Amino acid sequence: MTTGTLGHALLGLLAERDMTGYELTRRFDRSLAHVWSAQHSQIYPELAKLLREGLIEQSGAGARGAKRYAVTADGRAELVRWMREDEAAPGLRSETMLRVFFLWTLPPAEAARYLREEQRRHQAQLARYESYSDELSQNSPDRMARIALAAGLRSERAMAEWAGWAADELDAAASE
Amino acid sequence: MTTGTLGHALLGLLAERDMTGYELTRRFDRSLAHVWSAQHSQIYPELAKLLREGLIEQSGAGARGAKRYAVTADGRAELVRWMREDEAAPGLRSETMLRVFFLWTLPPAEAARYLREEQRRHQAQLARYESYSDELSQNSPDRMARIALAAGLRSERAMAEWAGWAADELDAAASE
DNA sequence: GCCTCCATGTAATTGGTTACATGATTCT
DNA sequence: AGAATCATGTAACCAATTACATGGAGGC
Repeated sequence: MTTGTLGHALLGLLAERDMTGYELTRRFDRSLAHVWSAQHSQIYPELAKLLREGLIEQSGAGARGAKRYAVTADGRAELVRWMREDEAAPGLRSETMLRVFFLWTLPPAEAARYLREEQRRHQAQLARYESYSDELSQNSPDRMARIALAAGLRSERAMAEWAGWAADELDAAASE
Repeated sequence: MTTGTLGHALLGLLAERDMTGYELTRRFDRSLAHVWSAQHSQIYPELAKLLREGLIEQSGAGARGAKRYAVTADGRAELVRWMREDEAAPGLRSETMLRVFFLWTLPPAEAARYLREEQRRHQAQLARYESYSDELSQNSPDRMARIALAAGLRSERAMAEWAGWAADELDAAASE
């Protein structure tokens, strides 16, 4: 199966429950946005491909021409195979951190402002995760959702703290 | 200038000092690998484009047909313009975290093993950063390099701790 | 009637990886 | 002589974004 990451993401989401392309698009946009993203223009052709390969099948049709898909046995097998393969993760790409490397090209005061803005962004994301965490802990439907969310919480907290510390460093250096 | 992120990364690196395409390729591979990556097959055409646009110029020629490039005044202006623009960062893409969302498809013991392996990877990366940090603190040539490195240290530490905690959670659940 | 959301698709373009191709220099 | 490293480039392909295009259903 020459299915890439997007294909496996779709199989994973459909393994939970049957969904239409539109519903899958919303899942990427909402709960999965900070981990993987995809637009409908990429999702629909990929669903067609998974269908051709027999990894999913159409399980029904809704109103307005909606097509509902389900994972087949082959699809589940492929998902688990992918989950088990361990290859070196391709290096992350972060335009934000790339800019940090080049912050020396800006005046120190402006670089500090950039980092404070960065801190604010991470704090905002942290707050969003925390409020979602509150909802989740009430009835705890899914252990794995809590675990994935915990990664986001720790990561955002660490980055917010870093950005605050880094801005302080630059301000201290500027006032020397 | 319709230059993308790679172009700006090249401008940023060349702003430090003149370099050949080959040297730039190594910088991406070594110091910049965890932030942005690029192969020589992408770098050489991009250099040709920056040259056409007048953002860089050839500053000399080395042995074996090597071409050394320098940023022009226009190039520096474009770099600073890019540094200052603040757009919403495009969501990160992490195949590793995507798999975490789907860990419920594996038996709990295997999911825990996956997380321990994840913990090991982050610890290894953390150790690499720490040893690099030791070298750097001796003569501290560049304040910004220390700051960027600090982000890596905090992030890897947070993710290693998370993975350990998550694996414990799953092991505890499995032995219930 | 108009706006919003639901719902699916294609086309054009950009960004990025892998593979192909060549040659000089240095080290062993 | 052979291997590793330096050095540059092109071609083919895959992945992803943006723009184009269409239509149904429900609320105001």
